[in-house]
Amino acid sequence: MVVIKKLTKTPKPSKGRKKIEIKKITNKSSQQVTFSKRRSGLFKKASELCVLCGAHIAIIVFSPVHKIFCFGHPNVDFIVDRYIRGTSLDPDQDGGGEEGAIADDDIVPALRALNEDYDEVLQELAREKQRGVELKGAERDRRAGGSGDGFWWDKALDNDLAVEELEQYVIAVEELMQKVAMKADDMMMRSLLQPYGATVGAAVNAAEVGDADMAVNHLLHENEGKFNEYGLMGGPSFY
Amino acid sequence: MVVIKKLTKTPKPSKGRKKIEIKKITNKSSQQVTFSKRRSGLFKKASELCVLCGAHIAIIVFSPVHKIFCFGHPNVDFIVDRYIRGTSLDPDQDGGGEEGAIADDDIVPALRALNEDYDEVLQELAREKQRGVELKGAERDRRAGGSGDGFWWDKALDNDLAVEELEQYVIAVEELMQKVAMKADDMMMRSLLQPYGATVGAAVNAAEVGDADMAVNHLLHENEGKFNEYGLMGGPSFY
DNA sequence: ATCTATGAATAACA
DNA sequence: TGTTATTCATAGAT
Repeated sequence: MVVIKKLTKTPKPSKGRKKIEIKKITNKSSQQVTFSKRRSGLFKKASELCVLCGAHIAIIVFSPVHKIFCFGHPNVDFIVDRYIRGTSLDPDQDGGGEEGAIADDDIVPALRALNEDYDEVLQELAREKQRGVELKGAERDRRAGGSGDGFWWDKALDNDLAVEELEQYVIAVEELMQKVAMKADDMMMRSLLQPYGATVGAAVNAAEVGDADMAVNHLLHENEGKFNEYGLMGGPSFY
Repeated sequence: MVVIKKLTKTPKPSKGRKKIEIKKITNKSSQQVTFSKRRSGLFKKASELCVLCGAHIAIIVFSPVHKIFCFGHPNVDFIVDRYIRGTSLDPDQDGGGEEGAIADDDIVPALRALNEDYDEVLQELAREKQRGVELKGAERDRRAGGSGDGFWWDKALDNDLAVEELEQYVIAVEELMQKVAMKADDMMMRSLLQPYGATVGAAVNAAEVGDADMAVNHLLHENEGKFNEYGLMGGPSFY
């Protein structure tokens, strides 16, 4: 008995990927799909680059419908500020001392330390998670307590911290970063504007305050799986 | 005759890629290599996302040794400015009219038109190039000429423009964008700073002027092959 | 920098 | 969204 099967229709050209030309996708809906997938891919790649090489990256994406998506490690705004400062012509930044030195000028090295620390914790955490340790929904009892000698976030991390502790640590650090960023930002803005005439008296550090809820996304979303364990990203927000 | 070959050494485990763990690479030199390769990959992905979906993307990367690398379509600074404006709390941007309206306020829609036009030309050009048309080193005779009625960059492109013409068109558009950006930037900065107190009198648009040479990279480098046909990117510059 | 085998990302379907 | 067949990116070696 000879059975002829599937004479009808396509012989089975296959499912699976096909090569596509890199040109604007006209079909709106498939464009949307592609955008989502590729944006995810892009952010994941960025995240990996951050972890592997200790790079600092900010990505700002405006979707075809003008929604904004961001990725940043350690934080979009730091990178952007650095970019802006770097972009300025002035070669000696931070070089020339200002007369009326701002009191808490030592916040900068502190920030640097924090950032490096933060990096390590995040990596540690990612590794732990990957090792299959299951984390239940983290209820945040944050703010363990500030001990007396030395900043608590400066102490070396015990290698065998429980993952839950790590997670809380990260949350705490994030909060701290928020606060520090708020302060640091004023200084950054100040230094950005300084070389070019008008020295604005006060209240210039506005752009930062608004994205508090964007910042919270960091490492907290349980959906989206893959790469939210690293980098700071926000979904569509304004516009 | 039985020939036994390659009993020695590894049976040949292979060349080719191996799975790696996503953790900080300690070996500095291989970290550098990985950084280069992956940064390229990242920018290429971004570029494709721009073309496929008409997205606007800015990427700022600080290498482990603090060199800066940028990608931007249509231009890092536009995206960053938009991000900063969007990040601000103020929901109605551009909504409330300012009293002393700046004279050339219509530069904004013009800019938008330019951008869209620019997008298309770039895509067209990329497509042409991919089709195997060889372009010799472009000597730029730029500045074809400004005709009388309607802006020249507003006219629809003839479908059969020669590739060389396209290339020149792109160069011209880039120059124009530079100029327009210079003007627009002042306004952007102004609107950025406006809602938060001190209205700086003048000379605030500094950060932009400096990266003129970074902007020139766009589509002009013949080396680097892949993706410099799209997006605005610069190598390490300052720091 | 160049070359491959392999690991990953993803276009087309469901 | 989730699945699968493919193309694409890239780790390791040259």
